[in-house]
Amino acid sequence: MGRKTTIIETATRLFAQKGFAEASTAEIAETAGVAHGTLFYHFKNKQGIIQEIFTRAGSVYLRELRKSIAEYNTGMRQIEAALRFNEEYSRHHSQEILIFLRIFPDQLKGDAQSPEREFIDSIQQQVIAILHESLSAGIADGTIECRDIEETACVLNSLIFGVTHMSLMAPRYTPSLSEGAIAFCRQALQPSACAGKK
Amino acid sequence: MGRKTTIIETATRLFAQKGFAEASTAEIAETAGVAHGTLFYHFKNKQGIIQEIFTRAGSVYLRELRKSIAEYNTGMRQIEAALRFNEEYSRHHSQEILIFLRIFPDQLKGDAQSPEREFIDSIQQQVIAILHESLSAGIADGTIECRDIEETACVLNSLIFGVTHMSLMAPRYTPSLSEGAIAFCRQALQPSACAGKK
Amino acid sequence: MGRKTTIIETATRLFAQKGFAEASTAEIAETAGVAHGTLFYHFKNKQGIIQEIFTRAGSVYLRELRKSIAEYNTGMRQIEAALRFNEEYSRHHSQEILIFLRIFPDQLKGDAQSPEREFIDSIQQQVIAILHESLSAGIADGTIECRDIEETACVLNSLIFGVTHMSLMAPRYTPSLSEGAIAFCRQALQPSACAGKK
Amino acid sequence: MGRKTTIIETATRLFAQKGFAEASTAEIAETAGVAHGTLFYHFKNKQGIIQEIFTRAGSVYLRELRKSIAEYNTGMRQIEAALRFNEEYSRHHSQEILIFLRIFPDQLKGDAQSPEREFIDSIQQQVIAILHESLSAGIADGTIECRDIEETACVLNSLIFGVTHMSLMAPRYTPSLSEGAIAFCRQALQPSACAGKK
DNA sequence: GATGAATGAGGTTTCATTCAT
DNA sequence: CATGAATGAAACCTCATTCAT
Repeated sequence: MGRKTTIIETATRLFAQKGFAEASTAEIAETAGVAHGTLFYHFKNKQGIIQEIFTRAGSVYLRELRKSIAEYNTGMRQIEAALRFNEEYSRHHSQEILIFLRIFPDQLKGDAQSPEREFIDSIQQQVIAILHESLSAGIADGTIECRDIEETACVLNSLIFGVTHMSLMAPRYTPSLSEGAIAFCRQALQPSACAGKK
Repeated sequence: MGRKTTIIETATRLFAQKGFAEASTAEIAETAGVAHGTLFYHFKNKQGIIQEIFTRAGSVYLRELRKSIAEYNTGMRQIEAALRFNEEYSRHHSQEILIFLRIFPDQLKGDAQSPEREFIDSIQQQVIAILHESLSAGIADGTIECRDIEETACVLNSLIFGVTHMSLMAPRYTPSLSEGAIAFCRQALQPSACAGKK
Repeated sequence: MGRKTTIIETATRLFAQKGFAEASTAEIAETAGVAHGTLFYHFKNKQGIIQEIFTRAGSVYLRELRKSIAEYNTGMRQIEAALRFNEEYSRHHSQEILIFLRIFPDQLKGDAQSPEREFIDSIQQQVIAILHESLSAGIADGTIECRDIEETACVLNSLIFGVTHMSLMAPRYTPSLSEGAIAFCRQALQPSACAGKK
Repeated sequence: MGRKTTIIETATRLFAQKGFAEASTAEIAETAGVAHGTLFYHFKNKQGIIQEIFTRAGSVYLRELRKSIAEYNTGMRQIEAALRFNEEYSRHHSQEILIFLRIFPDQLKGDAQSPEREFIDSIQQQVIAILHESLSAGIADGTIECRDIEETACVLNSLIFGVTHMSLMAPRYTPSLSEGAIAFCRQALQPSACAGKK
């Protein structure tokens, strides 16, 4: 495994544990077992490390989310899959997710139109788009009913974000939310029962 | 207005805008119009400032949330009120909320049992307890139906957190979620329509 | 007891425990139970406190040393008394002595002709003078024999200083030295045994 | 000569002149001709500098003391050599000795079992052990007579400390004590004259 | 490709001292 | 007499970054 990859993995771990400002480049280098200067040979600066982590993690997440949803063929099942995938993913890739949850906010300084911000926004947009698609599919195949697709996609996205945040940041009092959240969403999205019974 | 209050207000603004690590004590002092040393006369250290902000903001938020809910008499309306209150509150107290969203994560270093962590956890617990109460009331008065009250309260708490986060941190592409979220929850919580129709 | 005395006693204790630079005026005030500003009402500045401690302690020490020696009527017994007094005194007034041992050195910045330095030197001179007097008396009364009175007085003074320092600063491995030192000195000072026997 | 050595030498000079607290890291760096930050690259912190000075100076002192004593073959001459060595050494290495005399006390905060304290104690112990050995040798070869070897070694150690302190800290009124101290000790330690004469 | 010594700007904090009350 | 809020200079230390090797 190349030095660059080692650095990225070490940095991911440290950033997730301690936060961006609190993990110094010297510590990253030492933990990764490379010289301090080596960091700056492979990356322009400290920002560059986190940017690469963001970029890699973001694209992996999106790819796997899409793959995971693609296995199901009704809209409702896809939405459920998205929620389940998210719990699974945040369990197995907790460090990448923690980085998003922890460092994310600090990257969004003021309202500046930074490239980081655009990248992050773009990921959110894609997640919302994926949910939108599944909702549309669900409406088409009769497994879902909802007022406004776009709005519902945003709400779902927020719910996913909130649930992930809670289970990673405050797991002590917050038991696994996934099944609860899935039940909640199924209830909210399923077509009116009476209509179906008639 | 005392110097201490001035410092707290200035620090709140700066922390919300730039984050904890990025707002220097020198800048806070200068912006507040006091000498640098004055900060450390009134607060033990930089942490002490954010702690006081947390404590004050947390208790105000909880008090107003309770008051806002108390105006309604069915469980469902209370839940709706909680969601609406949250949107309203995060619009008018965006700085305090931003501090919670931004600095929060960085306060939770590792799994250490820090007083900050306990304070933050305690707020979450109280919010969940409030929601729990309204859900119980709703089940009693027939306006709500749900699988597991505790679980649902946690899901609702996560949803509130997610929606608030999205609307403050990424407002550009995320239109006001409140009404969408309310509709979503109402759908998820309302008693099965058929039963009612029969 | 007046506030000024309280301050002096508290400062003595703290300076002895922690050193001059390490005991802050704020801590002295708090421990003494007075307001921070009160210190600077009674003393010109921090230096002023230690100066007053020095002055008081120095004159008390000299007075008691003289009194203690005066009880004996041969030179040798006076020297022994001086050594015994010193051990006794450093046990009962360890804080004042510690201040001399600890803060002393730091007061003697470079070779500047500071008033502190002159005061300290003057105490040393007086101790040496007292020893000188006893040695002379001892030679006159035949209990002491020595090469050079002035020189011997200086050696004795150094020995007293060294013994006191060791027993206060490194008591762990240095058992009570007084009796050993007295025997040592008696041996060094007593007239040649043969001469006496003849 | 490496930068680290330069820093140590500069710091030794400044600490000896002004004391530990009074010599600022900025001043040390400037005087040494290196950047302020360089200090903290080579040493953990300010304490770290003085610790290294202590360690180096302590081991040099002990080595040379041993070498200096080894040249003589009777116990009495070894003791004399120790006293002479000390005067010589404190004249040529006055800065290191001044550091011990000045900073020493401040390192011994309270009764804490700090590593500095242990190091300092260990040096004292070794000096006492060396004196002990010479006293034993002297008793064996008939050049020395004394009540209690251990006790006498401690007294001698205290005397050496006191004499060194006086001649370095208050040289103005205290002429070279070495010969006086040697005569004093010879007198105290030599075997009873009569026994010899008989 | 990789290193690590060196940097210096900037951060937090301490603290003796002042002064209006 | 006494206070304590306020000060600001100066301290120690951190750390991202550079650069000669």
